[in-house]
Amino acid sequence: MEETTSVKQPVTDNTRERLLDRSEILFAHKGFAAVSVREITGSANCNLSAVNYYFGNKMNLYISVFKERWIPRMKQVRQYADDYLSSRQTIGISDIIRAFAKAFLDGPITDEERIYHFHLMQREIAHPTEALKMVVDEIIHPMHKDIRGLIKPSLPENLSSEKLALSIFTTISMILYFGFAQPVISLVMDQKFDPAFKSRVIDHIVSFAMNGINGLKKEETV
Amino acid sequence: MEETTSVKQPVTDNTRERLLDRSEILFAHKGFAAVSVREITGSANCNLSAVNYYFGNKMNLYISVFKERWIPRMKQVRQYADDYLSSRQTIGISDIIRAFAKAFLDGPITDEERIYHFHLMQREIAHPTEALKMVVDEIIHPMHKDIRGLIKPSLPENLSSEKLALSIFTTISMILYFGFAQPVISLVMDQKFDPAFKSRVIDHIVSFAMNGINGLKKEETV
DNA sequence: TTGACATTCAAACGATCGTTTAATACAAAC
DNA sequence: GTTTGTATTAAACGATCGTTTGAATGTCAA
Repeated sequence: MEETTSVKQPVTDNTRERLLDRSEILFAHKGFAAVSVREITGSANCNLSAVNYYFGNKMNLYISVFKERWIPRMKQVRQYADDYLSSRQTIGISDIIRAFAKAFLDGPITDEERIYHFHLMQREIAHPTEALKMVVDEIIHPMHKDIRGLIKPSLPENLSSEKLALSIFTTISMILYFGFAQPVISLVMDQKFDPAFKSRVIDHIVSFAMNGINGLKKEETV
Repeated sequence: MEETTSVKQPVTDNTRERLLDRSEILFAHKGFAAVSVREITGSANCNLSAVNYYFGNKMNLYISVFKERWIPRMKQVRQYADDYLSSRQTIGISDIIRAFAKAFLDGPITDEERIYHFHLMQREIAHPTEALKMVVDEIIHPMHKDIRGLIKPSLPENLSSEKLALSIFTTISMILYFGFAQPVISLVMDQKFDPAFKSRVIDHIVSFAMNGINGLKKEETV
């Protein structure tokens, strides 16, 4: 049987992919410096030299994790929110909030993924590398602007852009907090993050933020 | 002149205090593993062996930072909120929210302190050591219970305790977010965190959370 | 079979890590 | 002055770090 070029195995950079997968988890969990190249390559079941062979050095692997894992995942999450919204006939503010809350907390990524995804970002905020600016420019800033564009039509025209921006940040803050502070929440509330609880959390966020934004509307129009 | 024992210099563990001060900042900024003992002792202007002399080892210095810096600072913040509230004749929900928002964001600690204080906590959440449980048991859990006790009288009796707990967490999440995500917020809003802006942020948090909790009240009593 | 290329591997490099040691400096007590 | 105990210092320890090297292995085209 003649093999076709199309069926041919992707010459697979399989080791490269495994390195990205495993190192993302380790970097998120322990931080860049706390993870050794030996730990990464051990976890990825490959030779010590593989990091330098595929990525040049450890730092470039770290940057590549953001380029090839973190950013694509955010685009996936974002796509989920967009799909949710475009499936609706009318789009109110609560739909927008729910779209993003669901996308982040109950969307296309697993619970485990979400947690280390957030942890990576927090570590960048505490100790920025070139990854932070890349991520803010490519993902966070555009997303923020898009949300602003979505919400604005539902709000009074004279609402100051600062109040709108602050409202978006506070809403996002609630979503993010439940995404990363689960250990603390579980300890204090004595409550596991099972699907039922997560669903109640999303409902809570939506109604809480809705009331916040609607209140804003009233204040302004008075 | 005879020296009195009471005037006698505190035999000052000055080096010990400097080690705590400097290492807290470094640990918060870079993480435990990313900071070397040499960097700490260099920053504290003392000999390399001082860490082991005063704290036994590096990890115990880290734990001591939480015991002797982080937890006392939280008690200081908490005291600020309590003082604010006890200076009022009547205490409404908005007073409670403002008390804690001010205590955290505009209270007795400096902006720099607040940032590394939060970063230390985030690192603990991402990669818990024995410090996390200590901090949750001694500070966070009690504070949460106290806030609950303060707010409860102003809410309908039939409000589920879960909804109350979630409301507290969401309110806290807003406060914390503005405490640690300043780099991102500044980048996106193109706005420095000067005192005027901080004051508007606090007002925003108070009204946003107030509307959220009041909405909760209405939902429940229907 | 041969040659070219991509990948994996074991071994070693110098640098830096946390920690230990033993000597020294210094002040107060006797 | 001597003793005592605390604090600081320089030097060294073995372990581990990121990275480099050069050989071994596998793959496919010629």
